[in-house]
Amino acid sequence: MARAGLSKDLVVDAAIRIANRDGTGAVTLARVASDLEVRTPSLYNHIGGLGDLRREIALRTIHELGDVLAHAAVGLARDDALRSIAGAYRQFAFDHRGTYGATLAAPDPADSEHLAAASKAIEVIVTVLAGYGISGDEAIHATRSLRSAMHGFSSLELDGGFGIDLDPDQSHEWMIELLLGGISRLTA
Amino acid sequence: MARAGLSKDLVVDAAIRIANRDGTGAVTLARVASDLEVRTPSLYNHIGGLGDLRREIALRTIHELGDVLAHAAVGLARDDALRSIAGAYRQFAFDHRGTYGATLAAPDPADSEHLAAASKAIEVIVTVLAGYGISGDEAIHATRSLRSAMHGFSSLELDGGFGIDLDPDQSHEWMIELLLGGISRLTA
DNA sequence: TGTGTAAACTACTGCTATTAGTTTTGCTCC
DNA sequence: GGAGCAAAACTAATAGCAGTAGTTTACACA
Repeated sequence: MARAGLSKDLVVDAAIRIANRDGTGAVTLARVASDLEVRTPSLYNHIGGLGDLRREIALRTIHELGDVLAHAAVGLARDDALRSIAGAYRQFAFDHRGTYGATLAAPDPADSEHLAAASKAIEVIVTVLAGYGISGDEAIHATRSLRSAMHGFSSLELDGGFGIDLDPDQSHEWMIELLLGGISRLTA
Repeated sequence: MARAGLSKDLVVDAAIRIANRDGTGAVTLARVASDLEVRTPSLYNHIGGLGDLRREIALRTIHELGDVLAHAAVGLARDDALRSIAGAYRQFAFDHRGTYGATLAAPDPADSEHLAAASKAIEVIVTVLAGYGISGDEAIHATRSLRSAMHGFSSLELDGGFGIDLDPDQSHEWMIELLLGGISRLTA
């Protein structure tokens, strides 16, 4: 039997590796177990099941996203900060195509850890908006708007939704400038 | 045996009904067959399998979305047209929560029917942008931007991604005005 | 009325997650 | 160093899924 020396972290590691290499759909307990050279039921010693594994993937990915966005905004303000954040967001989605989607699923309202990680990632944008003098409900509207655009772009890009062969980098820049223009107009 | 009188259309109808009532994940051949009071293998007389059924759902939904968007823009131009289109898009996603996601999956490049339906829906936005004097590559960038924002908003909203309890209607309006402000600035 | 086709069926395979119960491993404590 | 114990692996099984092969039946049409 030669104990495999698994742990929750190692199981989640394997799942994330599979997701980013072969796509979200490839993440099955059978596949994870096979990659770890273990029988499927053995995974249950470390995770609560497929649902639990997915939550764990989401949690890790959201944490990482929050860190990446915070990092991107360091030392920058207003338009520069938002450009950097948007670029980092898109890059993150690209680099984590298999797990990025997990950051979107609504957290269980009772799952405070999940909720906290999610709102920490959002907080970065809210903070930058404060630099424009945008706060309160307006900050929430603006954050939702920016997040929608950033997520929508990455989602469509990763799904191959931009049919025509025109450089998506340029389109992304265009979109960001469009949003920045809108912000500067609304705060004028 | 009492022939059930199925057809491809009836099978797809049932699948769409299930998707919009119980969610995309509830669409299994077993469930569709059960709803139609038939054994699962009988479905193969009318569809090529689960993949084919999904493609068929996507095709129907994209067609419908194209019609809805075109309808929304009738008799309107520029900002008014875009406001109406955005509202219609969001409403469509809301009303078709189970099948909306099917409109996003990249069509098989060899599937000309699918490609045609997708580009017809996009065309509506391109046409409105022409009213601003936006054309060529710029029109593509702008269309991608608007589509990203619209899709992103609906996607996050349907997934319950907007945690805080602040009226999403207002946020949506805010986002649209932000985009319109950006357009007016870029075309000034 | 007879015949052929299309549409239903049964029976089966192989995949998935999950549970129950069993064996083995390796650490801890005497 | 050996005894005991908990954790971690296992085997065996169930139930639900998609899909295939081969069979039967219903129905339209000659």
